[in-house]
Amino acid sequence: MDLKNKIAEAAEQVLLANGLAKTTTKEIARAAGCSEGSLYNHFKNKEDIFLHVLRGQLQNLMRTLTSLQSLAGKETIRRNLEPVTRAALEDFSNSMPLICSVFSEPDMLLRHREGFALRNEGPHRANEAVAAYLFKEQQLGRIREEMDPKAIADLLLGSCFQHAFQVNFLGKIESNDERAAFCDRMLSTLFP
Amino acid sequence: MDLKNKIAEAAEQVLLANGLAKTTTKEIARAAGCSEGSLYNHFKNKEDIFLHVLRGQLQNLMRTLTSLQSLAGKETIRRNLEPVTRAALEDFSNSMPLICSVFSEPDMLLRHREGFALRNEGPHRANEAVAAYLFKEQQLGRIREEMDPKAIADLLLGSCFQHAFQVNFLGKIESNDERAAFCDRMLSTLFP
Amino acid sequence: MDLKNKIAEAAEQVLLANGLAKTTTKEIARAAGCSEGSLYNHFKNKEDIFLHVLRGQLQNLMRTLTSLQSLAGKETIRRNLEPVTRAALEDFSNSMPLICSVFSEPDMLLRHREGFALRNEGPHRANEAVAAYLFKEQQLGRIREEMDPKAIADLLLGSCFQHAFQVNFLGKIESNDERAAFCDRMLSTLFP
Amino acid sequence: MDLKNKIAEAAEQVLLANGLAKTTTKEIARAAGCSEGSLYNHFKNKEDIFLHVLRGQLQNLMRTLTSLQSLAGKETIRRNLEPVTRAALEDFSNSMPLICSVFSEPDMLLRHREGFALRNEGPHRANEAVAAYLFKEQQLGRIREEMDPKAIADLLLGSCFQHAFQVNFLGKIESNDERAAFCDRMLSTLFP
DNA sequence: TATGAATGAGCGTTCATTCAT
DNA sequence: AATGAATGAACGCTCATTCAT
Repeated sequence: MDLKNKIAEAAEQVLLANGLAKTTTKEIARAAGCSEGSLYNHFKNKEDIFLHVLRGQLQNLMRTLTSLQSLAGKETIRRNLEPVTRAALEDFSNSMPLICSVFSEPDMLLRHREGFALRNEGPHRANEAVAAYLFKEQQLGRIREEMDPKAIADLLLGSCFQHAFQVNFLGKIESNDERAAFCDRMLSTLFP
Repeated sequence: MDLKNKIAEAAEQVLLANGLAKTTTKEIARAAGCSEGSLYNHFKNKEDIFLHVLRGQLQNLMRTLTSLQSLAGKETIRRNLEPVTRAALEDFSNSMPLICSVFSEPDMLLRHREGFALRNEGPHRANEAVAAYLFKEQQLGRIREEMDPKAIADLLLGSCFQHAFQVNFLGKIESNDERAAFCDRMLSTLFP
Repeated sequence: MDLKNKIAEAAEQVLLANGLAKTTTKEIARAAGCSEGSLYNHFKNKEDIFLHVLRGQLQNLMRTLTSLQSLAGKETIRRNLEPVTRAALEDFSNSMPLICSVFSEPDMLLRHREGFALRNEGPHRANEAVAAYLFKEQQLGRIREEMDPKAIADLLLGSCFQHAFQVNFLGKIESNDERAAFCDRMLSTLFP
Repeated sequence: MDLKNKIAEAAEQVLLANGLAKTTTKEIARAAGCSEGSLYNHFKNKEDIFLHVLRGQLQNLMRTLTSLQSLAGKETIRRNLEPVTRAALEDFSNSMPLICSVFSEPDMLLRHREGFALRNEGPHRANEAVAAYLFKEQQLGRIREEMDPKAIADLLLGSCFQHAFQVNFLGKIESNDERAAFCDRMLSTLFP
């Protein structure tokens, strides 16, 4: 693996453990096994490293969402949404400190909002992907006309997002079974 | 108003605007119209100020939740939940940078988790309050037996929480009407 | 006891425990049971308090030295010097942190040197008093002509002073018996 | 000379001039001709710098004490002790503000006492070295049996130590001749 | 490209002193 | 005389970034 990736992985690990504010370049360099100077041979600055790491988050969820699109009309809706819900809860849980760190420096957020928009990035993309899938199902007649696909998506992913937040806040460590149970309860309530 | 409150209000304003990491004692003092030294006549340190402000968040929501408990059996459930949903979205939207700042310094979170638990504070309290209300309604026969009150609460508040996050992330400024519309869509989906 | 004395005693206790550098006005006030403001009703400033306390040190030794002067010609010289030596060791031991603190702020020392000289204060006074006594004994023929009274005084008190320093440095707590033994050894060596 | 040594020398100079309490990192950096930040590339903190400087004190005396050990049986005892006494007076005089600074922050002293003990450092080492030499002389029959070598060492070095203290306290600047005269008087009294 | 010593602006915090009550 | 909140200068220290090697 080249040094750039080594730095990125080290930075991700440190950022998740310490939060953005307490993540120092010295610590990243130590974790990556290189000098502080080397960081600047591969990234413009610390912010650049953070953004690089941030973009790599939620990949598991994003991959699951891509495959979701082709499942319209197959199996049951609930069964199709299961892996998505699980992936969302998992990725949200793992990335929460990093995702929230975006708000610890609002000027940085401001600086990159436009870029996010241009590249169509951001956490709302997941909700839109689920809504798109549900819309297809609705057109296939598998969801009642009066239901609002986007609303269902917001409820489902929103509950996962907040749950991930709260679990992180309380410092709980959820087992896979506990996570699966939460997802089940959400899905069962939305799709009785 | 005494200086302690003036400092707290100034700190809240600065924290919401700048995030915890970029909130300096110098800036708080400037906003409060006092010297930096005065901060330490009323608070132990910067962290103490932050925690003081943090505890004051979500008050609108909490108040609404208190009145909710006595509404079981009256009006329609959906109508009862409307102000709660609105308050949640509003408070979450206004407090998001501050709430997320908790994750920017994990050791601070660690340091105060026990205290939060002892005082039964934390964002999960809201979900429990809504669930308690729905449970009462269920016992009154106004909600079907097989529904899970906690799950409904998690879906409703979770969607508001994530929506608040996304709106903050994208830098959108939502009008009251837009907020109301979002709440309506969530409630209509959960209570068709 | 009036407040001025209460403050002085509190300051002495705090100064001996914490050293000048770590002695704060807040701590003195707390120990004296009054407000910080009150300190300034009785002393010009913190330095003034320190000097007041400093002047009160070595009182036991000074008293013993006064009585020493009238003992010339009586008993044995060694017996006469015993209480002086003991008092010196004791006072030096108890006051060492305070005495040394004089050097922690050389400009303060500079500022008050002239005053010390005018009032004929300072640690060298003790040596001179012992030398004066020994000179009387010499004139009474109880000490050989070729001996140097001042040198004997310097050896005797110097050894006590350094011993007090070292005991403080090492953090030892000497019993009265240990102190007496040290004094005996010094006197026995000087007056075989 | 590398920067670490430059900082150490600058710190020594500032510490001797100003005392520990009034020695600021800013001042050390200015004297060393580097930035304050650089101090922390070479030392853990200000205390670390102080301890580094402290350990370098009394080197002249220590060197003299080492050569003293091999002089037992040669020349006269008094002649052998002369350079030691001179070195002691000189080093004590030069280092007094620094040595006394140890007492200006008793918690620091507490923190490092164990370390001093482990490394067998401390001002009492000098006395022991002189006593060891005198003991050898005693075994060679050059000192009477009933004399106490440690007592003689304590008298000799103690008088130098206190003299150095008093000279510093009074702000006198002693010439080499004055110092030599003092040493002579002490030695002549102890070894008539 | 890799380094790591040097930087310097900026941080949170302390504390002797003042002064209105 | 007694207070204690307010002060503001000064402190030790951190850390992202630079640059000569």
